[in-house]
Amino acid sequence: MELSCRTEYALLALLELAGHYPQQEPLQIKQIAAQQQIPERYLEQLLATLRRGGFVQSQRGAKGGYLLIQEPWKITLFDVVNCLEGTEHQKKEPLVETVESAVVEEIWQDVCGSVREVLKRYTLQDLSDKRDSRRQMNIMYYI
Amino acid sequence: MELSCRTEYALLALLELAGHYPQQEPLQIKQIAAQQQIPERYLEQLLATLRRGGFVQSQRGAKGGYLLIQEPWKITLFDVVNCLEGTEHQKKEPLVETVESAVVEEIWQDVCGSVREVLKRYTLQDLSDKRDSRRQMNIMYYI
DNA sequence: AGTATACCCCTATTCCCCACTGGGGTTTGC
DNA sequence: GCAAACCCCAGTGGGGAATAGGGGTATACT
Repeated sequence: MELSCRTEYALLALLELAGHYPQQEPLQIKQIAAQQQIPERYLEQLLATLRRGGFVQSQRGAKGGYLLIQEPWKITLFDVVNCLEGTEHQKKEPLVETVESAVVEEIWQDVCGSVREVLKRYTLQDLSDKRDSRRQMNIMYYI
Repeated sequence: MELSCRTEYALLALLELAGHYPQQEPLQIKQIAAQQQIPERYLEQLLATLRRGGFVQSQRGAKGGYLLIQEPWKITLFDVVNCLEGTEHQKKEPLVETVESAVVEEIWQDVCGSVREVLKRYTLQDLSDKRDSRRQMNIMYYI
């Protein structure tokens, strides 16, 4: 498990979509990328992953784009991380396989469980709220 | 923060040393490496890090080797991880620096704090005990 | 004193994965 | 029909982790 750049990007994209929820018109990759400053072609792949994960729906062709199809307050951070960091492109066999390492493995599970707990506590909605308040704070700084 | 191969190796080496605690004679890299199946030259570097971290003491020259200089029940997993994954060879600036990403940053701190909590709960002694009981279980399986 | 042993330090080399790019296809609205 | 926009798959490159190597230094033992 890791919180890498892909997850960061995906969260930003989801936040952008959540800002328009519920949507009538789909949002395009190009717009999301520009708004959140994410490389376009890279974001394309991440959105494909999010689509397969059931978070967004795509609409092809002209005037197409992406729609958020889950309620922002029901999407936890854990869901997103799990979708992006799990399977599909993950081949790394992290640790050596010895009898002794099984001990560390057990504790590693404990750690992972704890992380999952924390991540499950935050929803996309929470993030969206925090972003807004943070922005106000930034404005206050500048005044 | 990550639990990578270096940490795994270091923990195995410390466990090996803890198995002989308190030591009269130092343990040599070659022996630890053979016992725990760790590349010798790599382990050498990790032990140097552990030495600088104050976990072990080295004795140079013939009949030299390493001595554990902290009590196994006082060394927490957090201490070890912190020693190996922190500073000294860590240049990665993980995430992009935008206003929005600060939000994720905050939650990331929350996650890290939680992980630290868990890691602080385990000492080298705990690991050593677990390993022993695990071995007994393995024997039971084979009978 | 000399020699073998074993740590010490610094520097390649190898390998792999993440972040990112590119090309060519297919679907859809106008 | 044509342009907009998603889709899929295959590549590139930069960096870091794991590892190997060379040459140095300290120490025990004879």
